[in-house]
Amino acid sequence: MEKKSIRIKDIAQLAGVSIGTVDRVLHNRGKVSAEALQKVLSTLREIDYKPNLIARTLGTKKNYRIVVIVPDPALDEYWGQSNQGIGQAASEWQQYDVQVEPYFFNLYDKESFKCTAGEAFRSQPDGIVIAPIFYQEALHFFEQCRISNIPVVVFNTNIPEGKPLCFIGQNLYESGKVAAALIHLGQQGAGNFAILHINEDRGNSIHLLEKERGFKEYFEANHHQAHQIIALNLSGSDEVRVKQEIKSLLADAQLKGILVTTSKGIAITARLLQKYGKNNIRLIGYDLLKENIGYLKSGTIDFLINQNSKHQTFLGINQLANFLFLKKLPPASNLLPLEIITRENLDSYLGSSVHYQ
Amino acid sequence: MEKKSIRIKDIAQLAGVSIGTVDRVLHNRGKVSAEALQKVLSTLREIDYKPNLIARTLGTKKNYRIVVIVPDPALDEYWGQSNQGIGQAASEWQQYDVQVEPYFFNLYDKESFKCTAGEAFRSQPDGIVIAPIFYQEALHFFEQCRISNIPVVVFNTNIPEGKPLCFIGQNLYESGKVAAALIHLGQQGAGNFAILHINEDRGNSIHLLEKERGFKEYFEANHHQAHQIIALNLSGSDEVRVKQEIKSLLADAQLKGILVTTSKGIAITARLLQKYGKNNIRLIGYDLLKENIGYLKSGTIDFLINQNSKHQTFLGINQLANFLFLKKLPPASNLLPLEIITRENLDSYLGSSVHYQ
DNA sequence: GTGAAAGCGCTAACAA
DNA sequence: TTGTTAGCGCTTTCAC
Repeated sequence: MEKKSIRIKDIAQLAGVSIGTVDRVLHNRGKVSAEALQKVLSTLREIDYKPNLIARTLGTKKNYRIVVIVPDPALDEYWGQSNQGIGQAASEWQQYDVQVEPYFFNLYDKESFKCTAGEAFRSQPDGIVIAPIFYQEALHFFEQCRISNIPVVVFNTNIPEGKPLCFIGQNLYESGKVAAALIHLGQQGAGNFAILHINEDRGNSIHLLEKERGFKEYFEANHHQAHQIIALNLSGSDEVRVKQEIKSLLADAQLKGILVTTSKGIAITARLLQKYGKNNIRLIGYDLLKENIGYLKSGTIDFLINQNSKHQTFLGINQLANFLFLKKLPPASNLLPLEIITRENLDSYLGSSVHYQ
Repeated sequence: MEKKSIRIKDIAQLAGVSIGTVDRVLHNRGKVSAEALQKVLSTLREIDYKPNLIARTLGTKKNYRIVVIVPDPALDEYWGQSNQGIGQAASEWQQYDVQVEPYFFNLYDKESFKCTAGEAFRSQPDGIVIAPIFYQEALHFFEQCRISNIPVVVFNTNIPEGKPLCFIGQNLYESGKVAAALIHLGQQGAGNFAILHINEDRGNSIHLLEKERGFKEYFEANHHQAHQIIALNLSGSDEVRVKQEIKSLLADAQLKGILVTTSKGIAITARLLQKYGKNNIRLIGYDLLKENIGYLKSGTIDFLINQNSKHQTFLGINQLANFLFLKKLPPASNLLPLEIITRENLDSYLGSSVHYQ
């Protein structure tokens, strides 16, 4: 009835060697004669051995420390959500003696990133999860980790050159395309569509330009109508200037929709849209920030694309912990779904903790 | 640095009893004197003991058998996807000696359901995961399980009266509302909107009527335009009749959008829409069936709402296995997000296996 | 290079 | 009613 699974002991018996020898070839720890190696290898080939992870874990005394390098959650709501993911992962893994320790840097400060990352590195963790906001600095950091042989999981922003163990995030180019499609849906005739980068900092812009590329690409591919695309980069501008720019943008009678690429920037846009009574302009943005949810509910924002930083973070830590703890190799890339949120399905996303399992 | 967690051994030492005694009070197996009980209980109160689940598992010889009662995957693509979830869960849990055994019934046959469920029940499983398609028959079945004290996890269709351990599925009412909102987006002026139930069987209709309620509710709440809602129940009709009905529906020049509530039914609608060149009628349906994906890509279908039966099934088995294996009580209800799929974000959903973790 | 043996924290059978 | 003990499958140490 029940097929008992094969143990190391069984393999040893079949191969006519001891348990220790089998273990040594299983982990190529060396110190095995060619003869013994052959015997074990050939029996291994005949059967389908799956190690009992539970037993393995219990047998290993080693405990792991994972370090998570992320922007300070106090400074930014998006990263606040990410921090919830850290907490969740931490409490889930602590019972297995895997401790998760966050290191926070200032989202707008390269130096802070460098400094925090350095500190985290010097603490000699068994693995690192990082949101590599600053490209150049991150590259250097990855190199360090490579040399020290510390596995790194990257999320939020991909840096393939860093050769991380695994990347977790969204396809930003497609995200721009989705936004364009939603903004364009049911809009007849010609019209203008704007894409706005509203950012307190200039650093992140590579990240945002991917969305822009997708956005433009959509309209180029659907050029059956004469559309004009307005791209406005307000990164690094102060609030007064941002307001001015948006105001003059809204003066355009042909404007039919706006995409704001930064999760934070859309609230100010929504506010101005309300102020000037422009409720025929479709507005799309990112992420379930409190203010954004408010404007989505009231109807000023039409769609939000959820980047789900909590899930991304949680998943990143999970992948790394599974790798360290259970030797489970994660996929090189985890592209998360582009979740479209409307007033109507909002609750289903807010409520389902399940989603983040 | 590292805080070692408390073991049963430690408790025994602190309480001045043996580990056997501690184990007995921990599992209230009785056979403990009042005095010893007090000693253990009081030390237990002082410290925060968390059992090592890994060790517990290894120490327990018990192996579990979970039975999954679902419609035959060969007869229906939606349930084919569900079956993938079963396979995934099965292969994930087999290493822990939790075996997952599917029992298939005919989706359109009450008797088959009854018979299969009975058979599954008589096999004396440790737990049951079930898609209770037929209400009355399911009620009786739940009663049986309650008496025999077998935990039941329900998915796809909720039957709260059955008092299952846990339900997994979507809020169908909200799903109807989401569909209505998407179908209505950017549509100016008055117009007619149809909701179609195309089903080979009449049995399922309660399920579908929830979607209808949400659909109508949306338009009632947004009555600033004179909309007419056409609800057509084609459950149990043959294909010829279905085609006729749809054809005459399409003759309506005011028709601006159609929602088909069954995942299978939308393909026939899409085909007719193409045939009659009605590409201004917005079409929305459910689930990532092969044909549906084709029509989504070609633009005949505008949106699909993903019910993700694979994920639902996988999650259901997981919840039950965790409950049996790790004594982890699942939430009473897991309402899954209402995933909106367009041509643009389709790949992100098809690709991400991660989503199903 | 090899095998025997102790130990991970818990369960469960068994003596006392 | 108690305490002791032999596993669970694997890792790791330590003689040989």
